[in-house]
This record gives sequence, structure tokens and C-alpha cells, in this order.
Amino acid sequence: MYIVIMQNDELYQIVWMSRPLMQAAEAAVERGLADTDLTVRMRAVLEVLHAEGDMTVPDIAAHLDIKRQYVQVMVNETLASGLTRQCPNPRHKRSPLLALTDTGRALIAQVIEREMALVQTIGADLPSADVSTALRVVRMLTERLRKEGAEI
Amino acid sequence: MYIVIMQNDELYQIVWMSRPLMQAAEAAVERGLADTDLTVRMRAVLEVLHAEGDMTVPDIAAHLDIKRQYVQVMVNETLASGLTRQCPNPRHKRSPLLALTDTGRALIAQVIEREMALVQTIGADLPSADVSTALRVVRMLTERLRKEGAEI
DNA sequence: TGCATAATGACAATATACATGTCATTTTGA
DNA sequence: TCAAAATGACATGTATATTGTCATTATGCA
Repeated sequence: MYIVIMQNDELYQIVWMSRPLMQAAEAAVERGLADTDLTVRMRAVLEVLHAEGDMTVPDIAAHLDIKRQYVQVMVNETLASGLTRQCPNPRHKRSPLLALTDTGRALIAQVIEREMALVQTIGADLPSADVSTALRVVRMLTERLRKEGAEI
Repeated sequence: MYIVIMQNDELYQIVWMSRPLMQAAEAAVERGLADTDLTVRMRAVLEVLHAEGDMTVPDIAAHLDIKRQYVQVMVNETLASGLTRQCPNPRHKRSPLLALTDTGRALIAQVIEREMALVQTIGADLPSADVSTALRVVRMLTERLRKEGAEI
């Protein structure tokens, strides 16, 4: 919430569109998960493992930029559902590697495939040059808004 | 959190950038409020009144798309700080119009001015055509992600 | 005009998505 | 080798809301 667009500055408007966009995106993700037993946070764990391969809880936390204690909760849910399993970690005996089970791998692959298809449909008529431009602007804006705090 | 970019689909990447962008933006807003006595949610109330003029608590809730009960809390804080005041509402005797006080008006104007200046600085070298394109893409994406849920 | 219904402020309880603190047990690195 | 860091587990705290309820008006329509 907290969004009101006041001036005619388009960059400012992009900034204030970030919340509505995120909410629309998260709602779409939730709808996509409705017929699975996945929650959004379990999906996040599976997605990291799917994208980056096996890793420990602290590694996942670093990737998601949230605290390891909360990631532990998320991971424990995926373990309980049989979507991930613990494997011996040669680099650390007390911190097992988390890996997708076959079930987990199939599920996250299917979820992501559907999401991609949805976005594809939604953006079918957008010129790909425009999409590239938009992505570049959004990335730059994000990066600079972050930096601005660091250097002051 | 919950963000990992996996495929080379740029529209999909824009969707997943929405959370980092929003977080960067909100952090920047918070930094901007650091030397005031405003909180982010008080700022939201002032911004609506500044943009749209006097209105009741339920009206503000509609504008911010959050429940009136929570907006009431936010508004009461701005009343306690002397940034807004209640005016008789000719259209409804039990639901006063909220209006900015002079202090409140000056404060929100200054805050927004600084935010605009920051965004201006940050985007100084971005071609304005690119910014327009990006805004258009972001708006369309948001709208369609919302719609997709409504019609299914 | 009267009366059912809706709107409003106020307050309490609950939910979600995290962060923070602590502890015992390893594990690591200087 | 041993102090410091990492890890899992668990408890508690916090910000940002939603939901429920109630008493008190307002409102709209028969």
C-alpha cells in the first residue's frame, strides 16, 4: 500500500509502481500454487535449489537475503513434505546439504514452467526491445536507490 | 525476499525485480524520513491528503487500498503529532474530514520535494524515452497480472 | 416519516513474514 | 591447540497489516 502518484515525473512513478507490481506478482504466484501443497515460502526454497543446486541452510539464506533462522523454518517445511532431503556435506559435518527430491524437482519445474507461460502470454504483444529497455531501467533504478544509502 | 532469477525471459525478470526495487525504494524513503518525526505510514496519510485534498478515514483507506481500521491507527498518529486535524464534514456528521495542518502541509511538501530531487539525480543520465517505455511496460505488466486472476 | 440497513470510530484478537536473542554443539582457522 | 565462528534448534519480539465486534450514528427507501 502507501502508493499515491502525485507528480509527472515518470521515474518517480516507476518507483511508486514497485509495490503494486510486486503485489500483483505475488498474488499471481499464489494463484499458481493454489492447486499444489506448496506455500510461497516453500516455493522459494525449491526455486533456489533448482536454480543453484544443493546447498546448506545458511547458503540459502544468503541467496534469499533473509536470516538463516527463518530459512531453517522454511526448509524444515520442505523436508517434512518430502520435497527436499538432507545429504551429507563433505565440507561441513553439522550442516547438511539440502537437495531436491524427485518429487520436489518435478513440482518446482512445473510451477516455474506455468509461471513462465503466464508471463509469456501476458507480454506477447510487448515489443521485446521495450521489455529490454524496461528491465535495464528497473535494474539501474534499483541499484542506484540502494547505493544512495550506502555512500551517504 | 524470495527472489531468484532463473531464465532468460526478460519480462519474467522484471516481475522478479519488483521486490528488490520496492525494498530499495522503501529503504530510501525511510532514510529520507530519518531526520523528521514521520514514520512511513504517517507519511502515506499526509501524501494522500496532499495529493487529493481533505477526506475521511474510509476515503483514505480506499485510496491506499488497506482496511479502514488500520488507516484509523495511522491517521490517529498524524492527529497526535499535529500534522492533521479534523474538520466538520457536511456530508457525514460522525466522520470528520481530515485536513493537513500548516505544519503537516509544509512537512509533506518538503519530504516529497527531496524524494523527487533524489530520483531526478539518480535518473539524470537515463534517456527520457527509455523511462517512458519502462513506465509503460511496468504499468501494463501490473494491470495484466491483476486481471489474469480476475477473469480465471 | 419511520425503520431496516449501512457506515463509522474504537478496540481487541489474530495472522504473516520476518528479525533478534540465546544456547549447546561442532567446526574452523590462526 | 584453542579461541572464535558457524550451525541447528528454539523462544521471543516486531512491523504491517487483517478480521471481528460493538455502540453509535447516518442513510435510503417503503
